[in-house]
Amino acid sequence: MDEKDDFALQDFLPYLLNRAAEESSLGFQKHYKNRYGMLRTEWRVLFHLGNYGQMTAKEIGSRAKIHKTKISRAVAKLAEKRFVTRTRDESDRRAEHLALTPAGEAAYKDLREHALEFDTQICARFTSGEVAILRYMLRNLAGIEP
Amino acid sequence: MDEKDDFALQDFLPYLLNRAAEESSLGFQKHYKNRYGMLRTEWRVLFHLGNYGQMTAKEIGSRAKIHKTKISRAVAKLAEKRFVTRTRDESDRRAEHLALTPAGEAAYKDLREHALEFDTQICARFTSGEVAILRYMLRNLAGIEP
DNA sequence: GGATATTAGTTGTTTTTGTAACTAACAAGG
DNA sequence: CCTTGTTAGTTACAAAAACAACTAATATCC
Repeated sequence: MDEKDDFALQDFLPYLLNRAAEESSLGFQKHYKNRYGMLRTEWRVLFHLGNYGQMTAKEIGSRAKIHKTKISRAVAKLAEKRFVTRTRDESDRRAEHLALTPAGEAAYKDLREHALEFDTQICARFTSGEVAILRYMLRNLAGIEP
Repeated sequence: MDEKDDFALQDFLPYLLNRAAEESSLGFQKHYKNRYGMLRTEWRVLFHLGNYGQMTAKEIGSRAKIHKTKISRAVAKLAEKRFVTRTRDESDRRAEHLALTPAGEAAYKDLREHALEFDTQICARFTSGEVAILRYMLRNLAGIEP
């Protein structure tokens, strides 16, 4: 329709990244959505607590770059589901330490299993060298240290 | 906190992909948002029309994997801004062919320029071989043919 | 040709997100 | 102490997305 320049939409990285992210999310979503009625932010919070152990909402936010209002709501839902407990920090009574309950731990482990399987399935399409490069590049793009 | 298995959240591909996608989107967003008051779906539609030429809403939807209601609303906004025209297909009066107006074309070219620059900037952090692998893998993950 | 099913696109309603303003606790400086 | 500023987290309201139900045109098949 015009002088095509050297621009091709299907090579534009933000576009490609979003398409790939949406596609892969869709695949994994059904695990936490159907089985536990969770939202994306909820499983992220759950995974952070399961993976790194007890921490505060603020900490999760800065690690995962999620806005505090989203975390607040996710934590409320997870607490409602009895997946996390909140305990006030006695030396700074604004903060509260979040931790998984046994039920939360169980859900985490179950989902982690599926995540691992899902990840393995994705990687199977590529060589291990390619996957290593992909992870390295995505971490860089996401602003996560090595 | 527990037997860590061999699972690391920060290596989980759907997570990494989403973080990277969000980060890169944020960077490009300001161009179409601040300068043209567009939403993500709007620039995607604009880009499709600019890049591939006239087509129907249905076609954009299947190419970009965007739901028809999102497209419908994006097209309405773009038409409001006088960036696209809609012309009924005479042989199938349900469908309409969307095309850029000169103003739409101008906006597209302007944004394409910024997109290209933004993309180049991202790629500069990596070797060209790495970038080629990344694009290839993302296309695959996004379900876009080679 | 006429009932039935499909398809292109729109509209309405409910969820989810984004943004801003808020409360409560702490921190500093005077 | 007691103003002023900052921080952790929540709440309220506006914008956007998801999902379902709709209209109108066309296809199908008896």
